[in-house]
Amino acid sequence: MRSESSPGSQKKRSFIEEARRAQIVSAAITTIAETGYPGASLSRIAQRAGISKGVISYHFAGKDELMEQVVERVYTEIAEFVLPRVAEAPDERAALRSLILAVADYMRGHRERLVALGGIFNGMQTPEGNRRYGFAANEPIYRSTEEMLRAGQDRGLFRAFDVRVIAVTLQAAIDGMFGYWATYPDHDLEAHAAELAEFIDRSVRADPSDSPG
Amino acid sequence: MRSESSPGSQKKRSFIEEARRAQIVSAAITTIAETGYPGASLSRIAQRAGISKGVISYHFAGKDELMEQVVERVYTEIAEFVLPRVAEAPDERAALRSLILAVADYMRGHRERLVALGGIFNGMQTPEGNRRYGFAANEPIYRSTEEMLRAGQDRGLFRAFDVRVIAVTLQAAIDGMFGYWATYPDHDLEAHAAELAEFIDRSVRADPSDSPG
Amino acid sequence: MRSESSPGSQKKRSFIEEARRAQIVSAAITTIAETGYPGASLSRIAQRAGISKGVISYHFAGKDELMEQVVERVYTEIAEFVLPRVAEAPDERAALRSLILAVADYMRGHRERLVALGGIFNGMQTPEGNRRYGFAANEPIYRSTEEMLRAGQDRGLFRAFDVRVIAVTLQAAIDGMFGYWATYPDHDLEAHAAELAEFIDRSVRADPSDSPG
Amino acid sequence: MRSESSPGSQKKRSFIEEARRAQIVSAAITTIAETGYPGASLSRIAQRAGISKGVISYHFAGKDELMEQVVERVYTEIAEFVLPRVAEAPDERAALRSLILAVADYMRGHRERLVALGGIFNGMQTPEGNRRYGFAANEPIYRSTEEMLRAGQDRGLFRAFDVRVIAVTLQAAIDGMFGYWATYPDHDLEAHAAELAEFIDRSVRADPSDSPG
DNA sequence: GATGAATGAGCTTTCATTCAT
DNA sequence: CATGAATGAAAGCTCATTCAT
Repeated sequence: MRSESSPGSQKKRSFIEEARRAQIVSAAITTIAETGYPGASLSRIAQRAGISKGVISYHFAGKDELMEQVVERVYTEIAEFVLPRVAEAPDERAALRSLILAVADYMRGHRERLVALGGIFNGMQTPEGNRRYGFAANEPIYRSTEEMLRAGQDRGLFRAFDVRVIAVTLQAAIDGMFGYWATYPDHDLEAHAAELAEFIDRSVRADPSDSPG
Repeated sequence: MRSESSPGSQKKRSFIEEARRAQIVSAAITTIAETGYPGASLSRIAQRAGISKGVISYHFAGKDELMEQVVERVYTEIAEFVLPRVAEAPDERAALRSLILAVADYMRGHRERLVALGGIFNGMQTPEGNRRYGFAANEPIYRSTEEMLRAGQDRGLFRAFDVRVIAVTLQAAIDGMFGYWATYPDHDLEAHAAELAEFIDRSVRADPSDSPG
Repeated sequence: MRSESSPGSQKKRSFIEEARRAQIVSAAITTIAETGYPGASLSRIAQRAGISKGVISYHFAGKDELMEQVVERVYTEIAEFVLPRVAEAPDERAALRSLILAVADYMRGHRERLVALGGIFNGMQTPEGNRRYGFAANEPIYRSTEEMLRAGQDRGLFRAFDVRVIAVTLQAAIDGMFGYWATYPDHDLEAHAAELAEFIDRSVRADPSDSPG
Repeated sequence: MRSESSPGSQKKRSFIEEARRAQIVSAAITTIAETGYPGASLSRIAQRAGISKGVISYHFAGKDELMEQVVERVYTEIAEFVLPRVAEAPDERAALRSLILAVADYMRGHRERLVALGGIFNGMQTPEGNRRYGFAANEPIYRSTEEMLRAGQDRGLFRAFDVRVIAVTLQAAIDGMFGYWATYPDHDLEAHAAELAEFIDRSVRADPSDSPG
């Protein structure tokens, strides 16, 4: 009924309705983090939220829309956390470092919702069986990283390389860092991030001889 | 009846049985690659194999054993393809390059089964809701990579770094390369691999000034 | 969702829910009585109740809980029918007679549910293959019978004997009476009960010479 | 193929075939005793016998015929054990005692096959859902008991009573004795039998005043 | 005679969704 | 707005039976 969502034109929602949606999204995050995506039935999510199953169906067009809201919420949060820190960096090399460290910083404080995000990415499927969020969903991130990389290249800070390949690699390395830490909570995430930042810096920076001059 | 098999002591199987098992494993791979892990029900796998559902239950203890067989088969294949090439390399730097290029090479010829492998890794769960194959399952790979990295460090080819972090990063980068290519089949996998190899080499090699002497 | 119910703390159920549960329990009784326990699949029970299979799963945690509810309901009913009559008896000898006659009386009016009860007792198994309701389930009945027997012995109405053996025998004789009548509905249950009462009385009563005095 | 058994006219079987049948019947007994009738699938029976499932189908028309063979074998055995002892008794009162004691004696040495017998009686169903072996299957036993009881009445040893009721009760009491002991193996079966014999004797014997004379 | 392989029906259970109240 | 109730499809698995070898 609700949320047939001609995209973009989201009918304005009452305050109370937004609150309910937020509550349900939170419950979904916790549930997915605990039981995995396949285990996160509407039943269990409703149970955790302390509401009835029907409420979810009332506020969301279906399970899929709920999951999309989870993704949107977490993505927005990450961006709000990370982007300002990156923006403060004096140049692209520093920005790259900041990006990695900031993301790791975010991870430490929000493990649960990132676990949930990963669960959705891995588990959610289109009716035809393809992943709903696959690598294609990273496109905006790739684009934004590429922009930064190209800017660094233009300023002579980075060597020549295929920006898409590096963007993909960077994102994979960050995801890997998170996944490893999520599996081994005692792993030193901060040290990992520092090591990774150094690793990335070395791999993209311009050769000394290339120094502008 | 079948497969109560105290692990390790797998009763020798007749030729015809092995053939059936192989056929079913193949059908499972195709089905998972096409419909994703959650969509790969025994029904659909049997349908693709042109047999009845019961046959699978007859030859495998359950869905889980079937999936484990898929994993084992693909892993074995990868190892048989990649390891010899790596072994030929004259030193660790070359070995690292070879590893990346060989894996990419394997990917090109076996996309489907790698997609299936990824599907199982992401989708398969333990009864408690944890991933059956999570990052922990990469441990043997990490170990083997670390060994190579340490050897290179000892010989002065690589700089000092945390071998575990780099092993995790390398594996993530390779997985990312595959995932991206699996999503965009027209992506130039060979070029990607070459770029990645250069990327990795730069990030781990010893600084020129560190040269032994 | 339903019935995770820490036992004893059964969340109060709405009137409508209790009605449904009762309806399903009734359908289960009829189905078991007709087709036997093994034949009483959820499918058939649902069909008889005129509802869908899922409804049963919705209202009961599983087939086992449903069966346990059937047992509980019939047991309660029997107790409510029989105990008051026994309580009216002037002494233990009379009580023993009353017990037998009252049970037979109950049987005549509730053959179906007793057949169902028997079906569950015989057919229901624990996961390990033991009977869910075996002779051990008769323990409360044995206890209560023993109490009566001992009281009669203390008052000199009954001779000396092993109360447990007689309790077991009495219960078996009653079950046998029911089973025979269930098989041959034209069998004169009332006469059988009278005969059995006489039989039991003779076997337990004190010898004339033992008479107190 | 085999055993379409125009009843009575059992085609003569080779020695080797009889041996196989006996072996399978034994395996069936053990399996039923261990796992209960519902758990005794042909698969498990074959496994215990160390043969393939097909063998059973080859030698028996189906699961039902196998079970019938089990029943027949055990019944025959019991009769061969009990009847001679009863025949030795000087009169009907003694015979009744002997019957109970002899049966208990048999039980002690053959618990497993009696458990299996009970499992079949309880679990086996006709296609329509009725018990294959119900109380009706006791008919020959009832008849034979009645005969003895009537003879005793004629000779003035027993009082007047409905012989069918007593026969049913006696059989039920014996079955109950077995069932209780099967559940509680430490129960003193011999004492139980003695107590039961006394119990029965008291309930059927003629009153002292009725003594012939 | 005996076997392993295969079948297909049936089982219980889970789940996203719909709907009357 | 919210709920509990109900649905029906699909899942994994077990089993008695059949059949070619």
